[in-house]
Amino acid sequence: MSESLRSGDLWVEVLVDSPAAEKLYTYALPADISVQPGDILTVNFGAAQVGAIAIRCLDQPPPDLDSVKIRPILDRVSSGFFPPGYWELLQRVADYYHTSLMQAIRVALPPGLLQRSQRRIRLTVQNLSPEAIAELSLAAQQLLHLLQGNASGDYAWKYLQQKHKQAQRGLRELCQRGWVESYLQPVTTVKPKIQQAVTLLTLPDQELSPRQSQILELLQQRGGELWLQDLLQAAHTSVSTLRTLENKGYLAIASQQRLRLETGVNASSDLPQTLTAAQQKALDTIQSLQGYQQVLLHGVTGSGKTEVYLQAIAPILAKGKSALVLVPEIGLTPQLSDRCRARFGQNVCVYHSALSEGERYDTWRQLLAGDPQVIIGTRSAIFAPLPHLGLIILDEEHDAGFKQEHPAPSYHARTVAAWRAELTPCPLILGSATPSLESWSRRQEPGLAVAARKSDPHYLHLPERIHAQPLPPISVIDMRQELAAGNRSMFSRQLGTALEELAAQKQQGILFIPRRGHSTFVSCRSCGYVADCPNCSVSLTYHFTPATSHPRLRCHYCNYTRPHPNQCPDCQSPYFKYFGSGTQRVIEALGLEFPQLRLLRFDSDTTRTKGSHRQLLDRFAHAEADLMVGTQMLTKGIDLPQVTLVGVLSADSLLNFPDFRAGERTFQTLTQVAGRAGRGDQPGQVILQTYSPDHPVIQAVSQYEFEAFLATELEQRIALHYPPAGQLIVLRLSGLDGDRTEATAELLAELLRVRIHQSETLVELLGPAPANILRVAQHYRWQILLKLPPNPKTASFELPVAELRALCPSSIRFSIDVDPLTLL
DNA sequence: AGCACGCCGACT
DNA sequence: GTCGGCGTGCTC
Repeated sequence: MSESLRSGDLWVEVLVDSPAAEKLYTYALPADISVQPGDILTVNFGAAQVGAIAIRCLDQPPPDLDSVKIRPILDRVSSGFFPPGYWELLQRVADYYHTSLMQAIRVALPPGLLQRSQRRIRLTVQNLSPEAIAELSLAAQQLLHLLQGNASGDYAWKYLQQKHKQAQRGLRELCQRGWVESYLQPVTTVKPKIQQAVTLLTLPDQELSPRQSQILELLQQRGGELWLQDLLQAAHTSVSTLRTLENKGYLAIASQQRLRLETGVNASSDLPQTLTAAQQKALDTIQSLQGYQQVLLHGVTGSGKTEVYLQAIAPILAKGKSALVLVPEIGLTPQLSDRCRARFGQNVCVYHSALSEGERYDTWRQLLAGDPQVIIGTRSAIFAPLPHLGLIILDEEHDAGFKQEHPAPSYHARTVAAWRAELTPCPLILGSATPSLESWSRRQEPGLAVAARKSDPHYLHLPERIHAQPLPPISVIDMRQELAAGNRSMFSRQLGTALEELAAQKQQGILFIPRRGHSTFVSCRSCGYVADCPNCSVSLTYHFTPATSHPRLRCHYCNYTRPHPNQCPDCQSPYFKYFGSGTQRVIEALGLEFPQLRLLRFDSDTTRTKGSHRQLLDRFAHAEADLMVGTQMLTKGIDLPQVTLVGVLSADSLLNFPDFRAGERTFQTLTQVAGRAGRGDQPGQVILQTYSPDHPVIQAVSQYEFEAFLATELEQRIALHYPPAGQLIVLRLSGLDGDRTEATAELLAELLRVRIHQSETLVELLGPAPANILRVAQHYRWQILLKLPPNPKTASFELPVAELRALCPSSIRFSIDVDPLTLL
């Protein structure tokens, strides 16, 4: 036996990116690759190539493993970019939310970093006779037709599967005839984008023609370096002209890496504003923080929280550190990223799921560089691998968008942010006009600071708007009285008057509808039949788009659609119509009653495409419309100074939502939307329509009684052991077979009852119960609710996750939601 | 996720 | 008797 030619480890234990494989696998290390823990690798796993993460290096293979099974590592994708504490953060996420480390890694890393090989299908024959095709099954014919529609006859298998339910059957048939073949395309890593760049070397002189001098001068004006394609366009010249200049030694043309970063519009520069006394006090407190501390910045709408954030970030950047700003939905806050860029220049990155794979990859690389920068992102940005993190800000911390639903881990960015700030360590600012009950109840009262726990947030209040603007008065309109007075319109007389004045006085308004689509449901007024989805137990929604000319019904859960029948399918009555008032219906009614108003629709249907939020907001800002009509999206962080009127049509559907947080949500939503009014020079007003004007939530909103409202809400939560007084965990099961899903749920519940009994804790088990909407996309859903009251004993209760999973057959999906935001 | 293996029903 | 359906288990 010859001695090994190199010292060190020859085997690596890795975590493989495969759904079922959660244990470590051992791979051999080829001589030309070196690996350290944390590196991202590519390995063969079964038939496929998949991504893997090196966990541990070994100097000898595990004795219980047959050495012939060991395969070599194929490639090292990237090395050494996890900041200290990063693995501990991911491990905490995995532990707290009861998922595997691999699943935590999957949500943290950008998709594409852990690449997997792709199964593709390729057509291998041409000119098939129609007779031969006719012999095939329908499934095979459809598949063949799809493949023939593409010039190369080559598709990803996943794409074909989603295109045709029967693709599997068709594929087998075509493979047997040898007409198609299926192959594995190896891992293709995202590559840096390379482009030609032109650099100015020498200034023009007498030797050159006027045209050549002109080009060099242009290049000099633009900073001496430009991308080739940009220069060609700007100078209206050709590559050959530039080559001549290159040969004469005036400029250089070379390939350079171009980072695909979302840069946005180049805003004019923005200078720090003078702070109000309350803002200054808040900023002073934030700047006095050392290490890990939390701050709850409670600033009413229009109180200038953003300015406090920006001035808190500035010294962090000056110290050479980075700041992370999390927002609930990136599309809703173009103003924030514009303002950050205007204040801090180019070192502002935007990171969210709507970026393309290339953009994400490049943004990720930019983060790793470690230069001081500001990262604005949605919840997953809390995992951005910043080496020198100095501050984390969660804006609109009450927003439900910070909670991930799917896939597991179902984490809350606020919870993870607290861990990240603790591990880094650095301060964490939670900002909101309507703080969550969770954060508000943990706040340190100034007088109690000594007794408080270190992790509890300092409470900083900005009770007034900047420039001494008043909060807009809120008028509550009783819609029952409107009806009694003979007003059958969906607009009260007071709202009608306000809308008429709006156009007359050239002001702008917002009309908020707490719903989506044309209406809630379609029903027959003769027999009561309700059109609902054949897949999900949920009523269909009426949609009318001029493009399709005929109205359609749509399921908002599984997207099933059908044409709207003219008569009731059950009793043939012609009185088969929609109820309620969705955005479209309101727009129609507005058009009839207030034809002079120019309208803009702002909801999930009109803001679906990339950049459409910004476009709509820009059009509104340029006074292309008088009234913006829309849903939930209108409530979030948009700052439109010219808005004087905010109208809310029926607050009731929010109030009556079946959830223990409905009151808190309604308060937050209504307060936020009211806050859109009167942010400029002109005073605002809010008109709130409801059928239950005496409801405590409506009363609290109309009087801006935040503290009193939350205190009452907290009492109720304590009485019922709902968060923040106690913890909730929901176990969710779903499967195609309803009986089997129910039986499995019973089985899990039984195991849990035994374990709870054995643990002698006060954990309460509710259910199993069918989910409120039992069937979604043909899957039956059941859930088990665990309530852990605030008691030292319940904290010791451990969920027997492995046993629960073992009881679940593979045909039933099982997920655990720790701290669920909704119990639907 | 794929893919192999293995056990039941419908057909030559 | 075989073919082919898909339910269960493994991948260093």
